[in-house]
Amino acid sequence: MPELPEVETIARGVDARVRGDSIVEVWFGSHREPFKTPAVRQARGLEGCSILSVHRTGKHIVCELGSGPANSKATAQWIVHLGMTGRLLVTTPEAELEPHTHARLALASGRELRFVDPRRFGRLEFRDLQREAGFRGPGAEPMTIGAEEFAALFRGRRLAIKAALLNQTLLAGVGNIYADESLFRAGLRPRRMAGRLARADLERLRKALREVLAQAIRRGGSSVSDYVDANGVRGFFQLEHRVYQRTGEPCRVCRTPIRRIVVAGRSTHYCPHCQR
DNA sequence: CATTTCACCTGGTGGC
DNA sequence: TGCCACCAGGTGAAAT
Repeated sequence: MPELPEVETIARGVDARVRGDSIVEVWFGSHREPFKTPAVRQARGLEGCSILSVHRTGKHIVCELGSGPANSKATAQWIVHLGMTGRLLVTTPEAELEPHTHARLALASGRELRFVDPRRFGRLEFRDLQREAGFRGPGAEPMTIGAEEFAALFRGRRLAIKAALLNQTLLAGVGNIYADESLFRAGLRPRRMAGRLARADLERLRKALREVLAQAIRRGGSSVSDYVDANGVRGFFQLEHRVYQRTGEPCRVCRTPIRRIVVAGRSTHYCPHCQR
């Protein structure tokens, strides 16, 4: 479900509610997926930690953890990737357990942090910062990348610009919705070869991405089916989608019917008149 | 190495 | 109502 704006919204919500709290007890529902770090080692590492802050990097949520009492230096990290259907929820211990709840972190305040993920594409990872490096996103941050660095990402590449936008090792955080929406706003066809785009095209794309992501964050993300933030609240940006999942509907600019094709194995939506 | 395709999962929807 | 095909916000391994 979640791309950069949804993950950002969730991270902010979780941060607001668990910052300064500490992890008293950890329960994992299953020892198979979604554990990038084995469940037992993860639970042992998490228990007793205080939560210093929660933030987003690309599509990952990073919880900075301290081992002592409310000190300020992070000694470990808990890294959550939500996959397609993952949710991170702050609840009370009494709140009804949803199906596919894979993790429950009991907090000293009496709250509970839960990870729920029906399709199990999500991943949970624990890093001990005494022994390993802190988490870095796989690619550049699309909200802050500069013109020069952005252009360099695509130079010489022979794949479709849509496929390049989805590649997390280039830009971290862009998924199917915001790839389509930014290409529409930049007036670019999704199948245009990335390495053949003019500098002006790339600059329009960089700004379109930055603006569409910022606007989506202001709206609390896009709720296409069941996405909710840490408080269970839906986002509203889906009301402002111009092409995504609007196949056959009139373009909001020129009334031409929106077309659906498949690029990089993903549904791709564009306006044949506005995008060249 | 760069690029493309497919498997991994569950659940919802729409056609017959 | 039941059954089935198809679709879904992601990603990494395997194939090309």
